[in-house]
Amino acid sequence: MARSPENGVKKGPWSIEEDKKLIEYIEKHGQGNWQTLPKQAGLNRCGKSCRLRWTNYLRPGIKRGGFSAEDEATITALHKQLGNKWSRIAAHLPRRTDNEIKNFWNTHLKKKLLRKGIDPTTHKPIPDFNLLNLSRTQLSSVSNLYNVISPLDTALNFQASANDLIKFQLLQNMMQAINPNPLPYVQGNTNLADLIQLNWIFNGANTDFTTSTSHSLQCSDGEMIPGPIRDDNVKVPSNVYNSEYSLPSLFSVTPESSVVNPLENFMHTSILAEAPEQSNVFDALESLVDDEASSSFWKDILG
DNA sequence: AATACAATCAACCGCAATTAC
DNA sequence: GGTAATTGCGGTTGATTGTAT
Repeated sequence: MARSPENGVKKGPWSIEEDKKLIEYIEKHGQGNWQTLPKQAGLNRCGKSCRLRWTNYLRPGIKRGGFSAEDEATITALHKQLGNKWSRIAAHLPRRTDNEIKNFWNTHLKKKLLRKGIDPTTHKPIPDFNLLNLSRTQLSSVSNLYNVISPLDTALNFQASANDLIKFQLLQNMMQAINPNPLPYVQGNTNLADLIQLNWIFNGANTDFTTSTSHSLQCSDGEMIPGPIRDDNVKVPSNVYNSEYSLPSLFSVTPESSVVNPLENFMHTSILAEAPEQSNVFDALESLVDDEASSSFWKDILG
């Protein structure tokens, strides 16, 4: 059971005197019980604060700062494998604390990966819509599509998530086309394997979409267009997986359904508009696959 | 020089897991 | 086995420092 720290105990940065008291006490008596330690050591601090101060800063042998390139590579590799399991990552780096690794990740490594175009959460390359050389119509549609989908609030996240969304939507629309039953939507950072292994249990629910802030996207002609903007009036279609982070559900295969599918709309208004000679969405998609400018996109989906 | 903004990181908080009784 | 106490973890905050205007 969580409890608030004892009343009247000091908070905030530790003074030299406090550090000295804590070090002297632990050197003499050992760590023992952190709850009783402050009183016995003559410190007006809660046990939790003492433990944190000792384990992260005062404990002998702690290595602070000066992360080498090798350290960075190790942390990045471990993060890719373990995610935000800072204590487990720290266990692989002798004398480093989980708190310092966490701070280093959040302030340095995360940004470094983003600059390299790598999603720090998935450790996968962030697809760039601008590299797809999409037309203004297509980008607007992607932008509008995303507008009703994700609460993520950075441009990079927008690009990564919207791209994932398109992949999933494309795959799900394809699967929907050969599946007589309505399919649920995939949530969050799900990879292709998860999608394929998904247990297709339909879960209908009503909710509102959480929307995003604005970003800019560059069209193939170089012009910048506004990215998704917050629109509290946008509502989710009726059959949507019940989660704040859920993606909109597929359009129903039943003809009586009136649910509007954003991707279908995107394909009809954008892809087909770009290739009016194509008779249907799948012809247009095939055309898109053949397009050299989109090859990496499809390799990413199919690979 | 003054101010605003951004980056950093020590420390806190809430919750979960573990341990003690 | 159940409950309370303790410890550990990860997310977040806010004070401090650095940089830009």
